[in-house]
Amino acid sequence: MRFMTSLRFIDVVAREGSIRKAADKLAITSTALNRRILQIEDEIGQPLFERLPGGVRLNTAGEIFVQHIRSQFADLARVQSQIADLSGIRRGHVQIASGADALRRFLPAAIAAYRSSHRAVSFQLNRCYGEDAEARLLSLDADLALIFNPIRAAHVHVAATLRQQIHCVMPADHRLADKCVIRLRDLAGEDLVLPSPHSGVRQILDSALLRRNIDPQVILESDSFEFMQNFLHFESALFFQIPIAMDGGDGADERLVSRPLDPADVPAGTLHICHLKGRVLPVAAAKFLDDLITNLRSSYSDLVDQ
Amino acid sequence: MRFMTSLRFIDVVAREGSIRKAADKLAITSTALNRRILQIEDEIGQPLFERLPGGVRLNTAGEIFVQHIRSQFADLARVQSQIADLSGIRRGHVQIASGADALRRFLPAAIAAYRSSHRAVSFQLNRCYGEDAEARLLSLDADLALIFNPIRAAHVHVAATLRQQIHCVMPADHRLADKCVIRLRDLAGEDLVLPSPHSGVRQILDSALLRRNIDPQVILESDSFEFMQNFLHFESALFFQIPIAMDGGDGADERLVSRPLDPADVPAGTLHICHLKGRVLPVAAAKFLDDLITNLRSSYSDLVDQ
DNA sequence: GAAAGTGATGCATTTTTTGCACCGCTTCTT
DNA sequence: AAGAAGCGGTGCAAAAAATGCATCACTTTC
Repeated sequence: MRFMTSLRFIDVVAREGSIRKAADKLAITSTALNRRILQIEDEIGQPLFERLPGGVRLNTAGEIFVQHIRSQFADLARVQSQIADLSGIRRGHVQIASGADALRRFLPAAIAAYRSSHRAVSFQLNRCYGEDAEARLLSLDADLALIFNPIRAAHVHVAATLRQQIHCVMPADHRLADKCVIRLRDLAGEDLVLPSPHSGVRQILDSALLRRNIDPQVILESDSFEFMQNFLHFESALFFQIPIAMDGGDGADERLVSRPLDPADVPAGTLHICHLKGRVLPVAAAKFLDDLITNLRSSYSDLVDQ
Repeated sequence: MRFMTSLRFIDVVAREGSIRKAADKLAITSTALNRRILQIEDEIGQPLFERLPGGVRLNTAGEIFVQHIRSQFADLARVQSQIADLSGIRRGHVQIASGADALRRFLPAAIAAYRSSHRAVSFQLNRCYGEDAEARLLSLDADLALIFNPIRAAHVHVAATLRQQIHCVMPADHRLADKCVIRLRDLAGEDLVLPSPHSGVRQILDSALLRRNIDPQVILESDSFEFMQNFLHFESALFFQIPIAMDGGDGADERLVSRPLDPADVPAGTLHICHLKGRVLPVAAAKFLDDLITNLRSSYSDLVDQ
């Protein structure tokens, strides 16, 4: 899209924080890029960047303008997919920002299912925590976000929510494996493997442990489910995850078992499926979201649309 | 805005229906314009125009794309006014589509009042009927629309409504001038001057007359209040208008008097103040709308926000 | 105080855009 | 039926714009 080049350039400069670095990335000279920016600033009538000794930074006007640019790009993508849709090809690209939970089992299956009937739709998945997800939605680097628990954002529209009780995963021969429900006091003295402090699961656990005044023996902290799961093959410990992250299928790890924490001790958290408020999603993303919600509603009765 | 030229060109071609005519209007050669269009169609990957023997016409893809272009332009204008706003200058441009009613007294006063504190804001007023107003909002040629009664549009958001009883205007020496309220049957036998069939006032009157089976003696039909008012200086007759169109000030025409129609005979209509649904209005337009509603609320208790 | 980084600028070069002349086509007029 | 007038599309040379190189002025870092 030639008519978007100048705008794209500005976006890159804003992201890189330096004209020269952006020029490298765009494979042009810094002078050419510099002049394009000066020209646009001239047309706008006001500078968009502050010139700092170490590079450039958006000023307030620039912030507004770059946000406009990004929304234009996203809208153009939507228009293109809509136009492509006319010619019968269900083409498109869906960008998803998700926590590690949903990224593990749920999204691979959901995306594969969707792609089975929409072969020309491609996906991009970025794993991130709540704050990043919101930023990605806002900068239009993501169409959809799936985030467990922490959701506080004026700019985000929650399309659906799914209540999820935190489960405790342990080796099948663990002394707690006999219990159907794990009480919080059972965890006292146990070796715990906790997820990253940014994660929703961790935040819920922390506040519950604090409230009950239980001092956990945290032997490990990780943001990788795969690591935690494999670690338990070597050392007996407990880690935590929500149902959506669990493997219910054939290849399930039979050496590990999963038991829910008692809801009386630890409240259920909520998985939020959301997108940027007020944004018209590209057809592919809108359709995928639609399918996602439909499937979830048939699988989980406690799914809440919003 | 150099980076918008190609898009602006496409918009003009779409409006003109001919590349050559558009080229004339844009003061460039038809060949240059033609090639720009071919280039964009190439980048989109699909033609946007049908080539007809007498010119060009948007195809479906083109319709989608042009709508995108227009929303980009409107959004750019909003961004610009927002940026200008940062530097303290309350600058901007507000485009209003209005029926003749509100255009007569109400809007001139409202706009003058607004401009007294915002000198750098300019206005554009286009008089039109309900259908056109909606089209103007949709094509982003208007930010706001003030329309009496007929409002049926999925794409329109109604920001405020104002109930208005239709009044009957007549020479001060007319035989009906003594009555405080005019009944519909009083109109039988009278010479009536009616507004254009497109207008809301006319539609309400027509259905009321039809219901009561009164056959009006329509001696004149006009879409100009000024004409109708002046006509009454020469020939005794009746015409109709709503309060918002009336002159309550100093220069009021004392040779004419205005009496409400009985609400039992003719229901009150509604003036709708609206804008395109889902659109972020430019600051100037948003502020003006805000002031408008605030002022109306203090003047009319029966104003209904929505 | 030298070195390495930044954005800005003058000038020659390359790329893109434009205008002219013209083609093939359809419609309307004579 | 023949010609005129309108339309969009194309080859080619001229004009205009964008680019790259060398360089400046400046700040931070070592």
